[in-house]
Amino acid sequence: MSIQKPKGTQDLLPGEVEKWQYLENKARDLCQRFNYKEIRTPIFESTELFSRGVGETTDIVEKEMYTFMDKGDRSISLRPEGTAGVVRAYVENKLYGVPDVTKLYYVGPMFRYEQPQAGRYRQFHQFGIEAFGSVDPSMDAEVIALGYTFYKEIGLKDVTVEINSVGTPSVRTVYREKLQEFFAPVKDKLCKDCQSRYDRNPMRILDCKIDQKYGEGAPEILDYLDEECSTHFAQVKEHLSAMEIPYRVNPRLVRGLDYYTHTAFEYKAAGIGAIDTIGGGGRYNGLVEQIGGHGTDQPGVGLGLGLERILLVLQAQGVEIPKPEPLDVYLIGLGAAAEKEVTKLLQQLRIQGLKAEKDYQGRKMKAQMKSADRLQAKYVAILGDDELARGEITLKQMETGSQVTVSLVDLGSNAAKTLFE
RNA sequence: GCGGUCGUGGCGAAGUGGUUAACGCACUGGUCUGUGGCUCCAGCACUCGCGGGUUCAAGUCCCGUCGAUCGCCCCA
Repeated sequence: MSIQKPKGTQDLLPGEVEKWQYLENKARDLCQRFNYKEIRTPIFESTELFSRGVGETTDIVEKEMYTFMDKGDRSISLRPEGTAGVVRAYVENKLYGVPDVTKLYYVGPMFRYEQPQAGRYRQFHQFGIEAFGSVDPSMDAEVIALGYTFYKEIGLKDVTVEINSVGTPSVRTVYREKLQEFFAPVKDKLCKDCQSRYDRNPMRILDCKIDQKYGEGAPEILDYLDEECSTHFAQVKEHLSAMEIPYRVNPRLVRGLDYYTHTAFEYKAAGIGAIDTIGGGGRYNGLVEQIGGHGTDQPGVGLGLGLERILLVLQAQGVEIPKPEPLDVYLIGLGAAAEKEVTKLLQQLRIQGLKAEKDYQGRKMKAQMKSADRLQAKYVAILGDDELARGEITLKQMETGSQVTVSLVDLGSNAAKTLFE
């Protein structure tokens, strides 16, 4: 084996890539209906964007980024998630100056240096949206609804939506102390990961699989929300209900990125081994100002969905993805003169919008027929010297096996009519 | 970063230290001198991820390494 692809990456070959195109087309169509516009930002950004945006102490920034110095001594990182770059572009292009909300979407690769496993790659792909300029709870609900609708429309079954409110930074400070108080007596009994979480992020102890028993009866953040937070959360839920989006409140839901405020949510589905999260997001009211500085302050809410994970769950659920259209015509030319005529005809058919192919390996007729069969061609058009002399071509309908001869000129000038009538 | 399992032709998959590396699919050709999907026949790996070691002898044992996979952490 000579050179292999880097660990945790994939080659998407024909046969597989059609599934990706299908998902991407669905995403684009959906975004158009929800009035989200596409944005394409760089795959690499200043490292500082992510440390400032995603959060210095998150796992993503601490140990999962692909960071390197470029030739100009700038610290660069491959984007580990989509929001930071979109926020940067929003600020840099002064989109906060427009009167309406700004609704954006993106589809593209993200990079995290992690140990690969089922549904986890070092280069993976996300479809995400971001909505700036609204604190309205209906905005949160719309974002959640868009993700849910996407799953529905591609045929995913049994997707659950979990939501929570993580409040504001000041709410979290208070709650964090309460949690530490609660866990203090059993701190020594917690697993070693949780002992470090105790100081860094005690909320994470709550969803630890090992220490569940110590988490029983722990204070819940929803009980510590202030007036504004709980009102917002209640209204988000009302809007979700109005849209008939089923959801489950999970007061222990915590996300791995520091920028979330108020609403946080995840989509879950079984089928990828140990992993069940197929997408997530939330509101991030302080993030734009944090990245853009004074005068840029705008609220935001967004989501990111993992395409690899969606594909895995689709496969696990046996959901069929529509296959691309088969070949309309396979052209066979026998003899030098006929082959030249076939080249001409092929171009004419393709220009008319038909999906047409021929042999390029000088193979015998039988081999070409097999090839046409493999390509699932609807018709095979056979041109030999005798047909050529008469200005005709033999058309064989592969499914029925029936043949007719038609005029070369007719096929070349109006193929669709000649073939399908 | 840590642990389990695995790594044989384009794909799937036998091979439990010893002669020419099964088999299935796919592919190519013939059976059918201008016609596919069926049948039958023939062909198709100086070589078993890579490197080193043990042995008279290794795809088979040992070590290392790379990768895949599953899991821990965390997440998409």
